[in-house]
Amino acid sequence: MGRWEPNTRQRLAKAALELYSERGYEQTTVAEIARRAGLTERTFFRHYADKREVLFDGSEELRALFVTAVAGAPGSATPIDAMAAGLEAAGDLFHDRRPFARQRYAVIDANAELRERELIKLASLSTAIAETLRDRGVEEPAASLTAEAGMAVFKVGFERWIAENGERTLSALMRECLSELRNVTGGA
Amino acid sequence: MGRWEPNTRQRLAKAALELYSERGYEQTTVAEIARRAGLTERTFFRHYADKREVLFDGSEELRALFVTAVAGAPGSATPIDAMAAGLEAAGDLFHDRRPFARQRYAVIDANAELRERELIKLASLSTAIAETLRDRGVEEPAASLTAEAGMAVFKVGFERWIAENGERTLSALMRECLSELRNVTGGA
DNA sequence: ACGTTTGATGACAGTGACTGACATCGATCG
DNA sequence: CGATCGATGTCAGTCACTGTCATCAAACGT
Repeated sequence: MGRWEPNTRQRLAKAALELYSERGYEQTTVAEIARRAGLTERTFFRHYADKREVLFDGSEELRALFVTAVAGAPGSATPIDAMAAGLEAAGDLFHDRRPFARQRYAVIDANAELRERELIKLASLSTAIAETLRDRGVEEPAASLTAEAGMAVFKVGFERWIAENGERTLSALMRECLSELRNVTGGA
Repeated sequence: MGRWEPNTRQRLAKAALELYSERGYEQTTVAEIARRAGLTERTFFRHYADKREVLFDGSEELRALFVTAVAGAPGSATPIDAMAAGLEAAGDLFHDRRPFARQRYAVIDANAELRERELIKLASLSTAIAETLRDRGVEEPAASLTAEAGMAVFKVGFERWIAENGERTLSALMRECLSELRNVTGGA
């Protein structure tokens, strides 16, 4: 046994999500989060750069998964097919985390600062994917455009997945969105 | 003549852009911006909600222009063609503001908080355009996907316009990006 | 076994963004 | 000419976030 309770980060993240859900993001102070986790405010900031970041612990995992899937697509796959492989992987990741995803989405959706943070995480993901596509030989601006278009599919698909009641899987919804994107762009 | 110097907002915006350029966003305090504009910190916050917002005075103008162009596209235009009309209008808006756009972009690009704010402004623009497309009879998720894809074209085109040395117009670059997007999505 | 080092945490003071409440005062209205 | 208004100033206060030093259990080395 250590001198302190283990899983400090998770305890902070759990306390934060609870408090943000119960009383709202703005009405929660970092000191309260720390106190619920049995820690001090200073320790919170040793684990998370700021009050928003505590909701985005999974970003790195998602990025790694996405990038691996895109990089691992067959060499013969088109850019958009590689992107689709990434979307499938992301869909699988969230498959059994829907309740958590919904609660987290509700908190983020209710606050502009948190939406900003969410957007920059997706933009960072897009940048990483564009780089991976370039590694696959895709030229600019095709790489960035493919990544950004894929993020659009992810965003719209994710919101629909959260909004409905489990009728369709996230992967299925993203496939539909990708198909619809092909329709509206009415490509080559 | 009023009791105070006129154009308070513009003076604050000018002072802020100057100081953010000279010393960086983080190294500038709101009190310094206010002082350079001949005002107090409290007055700054009466005109701008926060330290970031002072760089985004033009967002509303861009949104109005964009939405008007999309709404005004011929009824026979496809969603993506209506979107293209909005991109053209935006391209025209920036045409004679390139030096200002570059300076502002450099400031925003150098700071994560400012990039976050930029992203939420573009997301808000996307939402407004999606609504306009729905008013034109476009169903979901096609409306949101078209708007998001259009934003991707705007983003990538804009960055290239800032990066190069005036060889091509913003409108021309966005047309190229839109064409490239059609290629990569390899649509219907 | 025992002194040393390490690493996570606590304690505390400080900065700066942002807010609420109240005072000021030239311009405008009746 | 007095009442009102609107933009600003003044000031106190909260809270996010940071730097610095103290603490102390555990792991390590001898």
